[in-house]
Amino acid sequence: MPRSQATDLYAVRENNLSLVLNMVRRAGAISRADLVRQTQLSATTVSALVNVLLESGFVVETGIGESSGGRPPIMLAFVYEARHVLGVEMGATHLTAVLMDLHGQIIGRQYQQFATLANPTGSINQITQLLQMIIAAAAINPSHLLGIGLAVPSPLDGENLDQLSTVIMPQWAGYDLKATLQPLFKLPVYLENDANAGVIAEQWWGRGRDYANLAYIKLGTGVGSGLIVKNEVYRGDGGTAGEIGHTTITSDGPLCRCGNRGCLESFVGAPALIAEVNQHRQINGEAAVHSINDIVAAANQHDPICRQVIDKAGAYLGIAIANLINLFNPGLIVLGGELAAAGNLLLTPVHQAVTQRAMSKAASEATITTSQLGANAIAIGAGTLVIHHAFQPANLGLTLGMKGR
Amino acid sequence: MPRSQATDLYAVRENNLSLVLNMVRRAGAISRADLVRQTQLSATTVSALVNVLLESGFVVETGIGESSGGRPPIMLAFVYEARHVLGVEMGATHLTAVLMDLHGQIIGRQYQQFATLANPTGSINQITQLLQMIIAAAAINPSHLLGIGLAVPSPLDGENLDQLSTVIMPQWAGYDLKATLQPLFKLPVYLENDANAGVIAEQWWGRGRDYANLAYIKLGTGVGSGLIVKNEVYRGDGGTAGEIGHTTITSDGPLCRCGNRGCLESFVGAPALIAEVNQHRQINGEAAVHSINDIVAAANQHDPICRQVIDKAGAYLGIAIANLINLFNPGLIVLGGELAAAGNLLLTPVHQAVTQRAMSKAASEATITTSQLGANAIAIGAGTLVIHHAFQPANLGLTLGMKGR
DNA sequence: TAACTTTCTTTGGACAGTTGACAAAGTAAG
DNA sequence: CTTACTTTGTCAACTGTCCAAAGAAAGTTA
Repeated sequence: MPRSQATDLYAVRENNLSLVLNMVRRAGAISRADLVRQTQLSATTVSALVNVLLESGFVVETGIGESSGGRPPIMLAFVYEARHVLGVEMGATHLTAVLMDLHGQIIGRQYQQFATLANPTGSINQITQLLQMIIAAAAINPSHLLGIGLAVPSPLDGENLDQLSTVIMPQWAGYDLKATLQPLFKLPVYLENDANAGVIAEQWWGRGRDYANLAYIKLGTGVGSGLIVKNEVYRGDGGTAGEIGHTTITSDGPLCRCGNRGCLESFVGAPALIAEVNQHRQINGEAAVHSINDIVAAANQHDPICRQVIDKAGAYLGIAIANLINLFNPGLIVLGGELAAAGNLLLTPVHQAVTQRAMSKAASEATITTSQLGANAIAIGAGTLVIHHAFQPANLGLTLGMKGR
Repeated sequence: MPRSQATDLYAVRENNLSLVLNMVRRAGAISRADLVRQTQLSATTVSALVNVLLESGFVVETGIGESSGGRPPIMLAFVYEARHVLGVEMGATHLTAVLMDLHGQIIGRQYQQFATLANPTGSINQITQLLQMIIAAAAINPSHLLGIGLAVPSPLDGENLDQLSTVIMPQWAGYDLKATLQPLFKLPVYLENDANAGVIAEQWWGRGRDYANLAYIKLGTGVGSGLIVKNEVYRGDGGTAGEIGHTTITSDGPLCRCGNRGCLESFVGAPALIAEVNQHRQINGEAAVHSINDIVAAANQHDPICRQVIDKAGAYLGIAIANLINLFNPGLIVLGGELAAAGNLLLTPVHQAVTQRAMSKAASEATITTSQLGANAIAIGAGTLVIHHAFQPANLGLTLGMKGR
């Protein structure tokens, strides 16, 4: 059932300009002739569009390339330092803010422990402070900041999916994070769920570059996932898609905080794993662990209890992933969050469960891996959100500093 | 990560023409002035595009509408009989072929019991025969046939997802259904998985008209689902998305034919339900049931065993649907297949399980219902596939019979 | 009857990408 | 070195898009 939008000539220009710009950005260095071949546009049009980009400063000519039997091409390069973006991960108990260039390189970073859930005003102030410190510390032109991306530990709600969920974060009812920060910095502010920020980071800078459909599973206190479908974040009708943490693994399992029984989160959420390890440790008279990091570290030191707990978690996780594969058939699944640091200790039982439980074709074609982006992954994803929006056709005029219509 | 396509001026025209045509089609009757308001195009452009459509015969002026305080509008109507399409449901044990107009109205129908899985050549011949009979019987202009849609009981495979899966239908290896029928009828042929055809039918002609994200669950011998994401069928990376039948409901349940344990299909697939009813009936010395239809009929006659079996199936189905809602957060879920005829006997336990198990916001926002399209739903969906393609911007020139560029 | 509103068409123009000719700058071969 | 060829990139003329403005058509309202 088609439901498209009207197109005019400005839209054509925007679309083709975006196409060329993103091709240069992805390639890093490329000639006009190659752009002609890859875009299917005429040489004239490519030349004209490239001239616009050269004037904007996002693209430069870097010299002469290698001849392929005729006149050698003039190489064009994307200027990844032409603009910068800010990304913030608002966790339940911490804030991470990063300043990035257009290549996802971190130029500045601030970290702060902070109990965000119960303190909206304080959180907003803290975020503001962290961002101001980063900007002050970095030697960049403030007018070259494209915007602020915010990853939050809540599904998005509201008419435009740009509000925090008052169900998950009741104390934030009445606070509008986006509308508050926007005037303070005079920059566009984009909100996104943390797992969605994770999947964006993976598709832009991680292993997801070549996948149109992928999932990111964030293993933390809660267990959530971000889905990219046909190269776009998929939020579902109400903004809560990807709630893999509360899918049923076994219909009569333990009671979950959501009221259901046998949820994935009640098996592999951080509290469950920590409690399980400590139960054994108490019996053995050993010191308790306090975080997933402790468990992973101990497992790496061959602690048998921790290894066993991780192994079991992987088996349960594998069931949920098998369901995800059957339903969603993604090309790639990336595991993130603290537990992902366990690497193969986690991946091995996951693979085993998936092979056993998912439809063989979909399972054998899906790659499952742990994230390589480290602790800043979510903040990086938040910043990437800004880049994504800035380079959308409709926003390109603003980003490049072109005069309005 | 943007990955769009180059746009030229023909594409602009195609897009806007498609926009206007589909708006007229959906509205049934509408004035140029209303098209201007809804499309955001200029009055000039709308007039020009409407003239093209009038010439093509897909749209006619039907008279004068009601004035809203000024000159009364000239009403435009879509001509749903301008073209026709053929749709075929190839089931495991039967073939249904329909001839439809552009309103989804069935003009002709043929049904034939046929064991398709083991007999590719025979199936193709049978399909050919049924279609030829329908065409011969109907008083339509053969040159006004837009194409043939085929729904098959298999995920799609191959480079372009236009082949049957050799895993599910091994005896069809080496047969190319699409390439065989295309030259016979000299018409475009489109292949689709049966559950996907079901979800297309629901979005076009059923309760899904106003939903961008919806799921259709086909309850038959197997259990599969079709997903529409952002108004397009979603097939996943390998063409197997929507395999809800083999999601794990309970990690240590009965063995399924797929080798896994506790699959939804092993609880609510037709063989399981029939066996369960008959087990009770044998004890009671009653006659055995042979189909889901038998069970539903008995349940409607207040047979306690059949009611109990349906009730239990609904509870299991509800668990899978809760998982689907948590992951995909669709606005609508339609239950189809023979078992859907049980109506509220099935829906009540499904709703109960979903309320208990899915995240409350997503669950309360999702509508779950049974299909109203009847036994021809899948064949109708197959035919609709042709309409969908014919009205895509890129194919509009051909459909309207316009001269090439 | 005159003024107003709404619908639809006509006219002229701005601007998109394209085609084809051509300039620029190399390679390949005698 | 010279000539022929290839590849890269630009320029001018052109086709075809949508749009804004003006106006014609056909009603309502007072």
